[in-house]
Amino acid sequence: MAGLRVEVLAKRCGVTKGSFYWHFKDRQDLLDAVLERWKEGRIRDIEKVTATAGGDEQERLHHAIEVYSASRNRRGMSIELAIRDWARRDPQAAAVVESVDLYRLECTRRLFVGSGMSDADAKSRSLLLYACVFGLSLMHYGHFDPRLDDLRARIADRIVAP
Amino acid sequence: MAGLRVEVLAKRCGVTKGSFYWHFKDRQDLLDAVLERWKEGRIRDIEKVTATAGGDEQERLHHAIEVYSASRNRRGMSIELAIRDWARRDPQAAAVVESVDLYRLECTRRLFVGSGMSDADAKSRSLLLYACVFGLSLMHYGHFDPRLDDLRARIADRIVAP
DNA sequence: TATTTTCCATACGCTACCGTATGCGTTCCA
DNA sequence: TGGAACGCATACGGTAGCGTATGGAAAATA
Repeated sequence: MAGLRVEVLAKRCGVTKGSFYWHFKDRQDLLDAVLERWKEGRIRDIEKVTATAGGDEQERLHHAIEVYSASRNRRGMSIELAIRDWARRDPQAAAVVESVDLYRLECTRRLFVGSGMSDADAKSRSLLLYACVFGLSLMHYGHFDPRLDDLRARIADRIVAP
Repeated sequence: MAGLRVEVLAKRCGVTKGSFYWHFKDRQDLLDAVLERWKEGRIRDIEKVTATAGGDEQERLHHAIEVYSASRNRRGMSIELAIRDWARRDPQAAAVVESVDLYRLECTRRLFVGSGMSDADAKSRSLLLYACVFGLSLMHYGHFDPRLDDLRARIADRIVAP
């Protein structure tokens, strides 16, 4: 979050630093709030996506991949990557990322178990799912194959298909 | 690469800014050099890892995953992630990352084809391989399962096994 | 040996920030 | 209705960092 500057933010909000420092103790106070809000939002999201209602487990897993796909959720993924980069240097951010990761991993693990897989298989696939989603959003493979949708569909199948 | 500061770098090298600006036109000139050197190194590396000599294709694919694993190559992966984060904002860095990605994807695609897979399957698995490797290095899953090696072995199998 | 080139240090101006001090209008309220 | 408390603006000092100007020693060269 090195790029989040108090004065720039204030200007974009149409206020001055004086106002900012009324609402936040200092810059770190804002960063703490950003982290906390991100964590709550991500946990709400993954609960909604993997909720027990609507469709069988396989469908919900495909839906989860779809939702996290960079193409459908460009803004969210951009924030996700910025926070994970932040976590590479900030232990506090790293702790939040870890808690979000564990929560998500557990949610999809249950879906894999629910679709009939062993616990070990479910765990490895759950981890593979998120690693792949985040990894893809980190890569630049637009020119690797003209049929990107087919490519992504094959990958999704490899992750979730029995 | 926002964290790479000229004055800090000079101090660490035991020289002054005057010396730095003798060797580099400006900060951007250094960043260009970093990018170019990284690209060359990555292409050399992937050629070495996937070289046609030594072991069959499956072994070489497992070896590639092993080499890129964050646990064995912490420093290299740290640089990789820093550059990919850089590429999120800098088109020039993005272009270099894309060329490296395409080169790597092609190298492992050939290994998958060599181990008897269809071209479409090889392409999707090649992409899955790197996405997974980079994605894993982005996550914090140390407390998800005590048997991490088993977890990683299952994931590697899911990527490369026929 | 005289001069040019190489390589680096010192010193400076400039900008972008952070955080604080202080003032000022508005709203709440006793 | 007079004064707290609120919500924000203005102004300031301080640091980090970029790039330039300039000097100077050592080495290469004429």
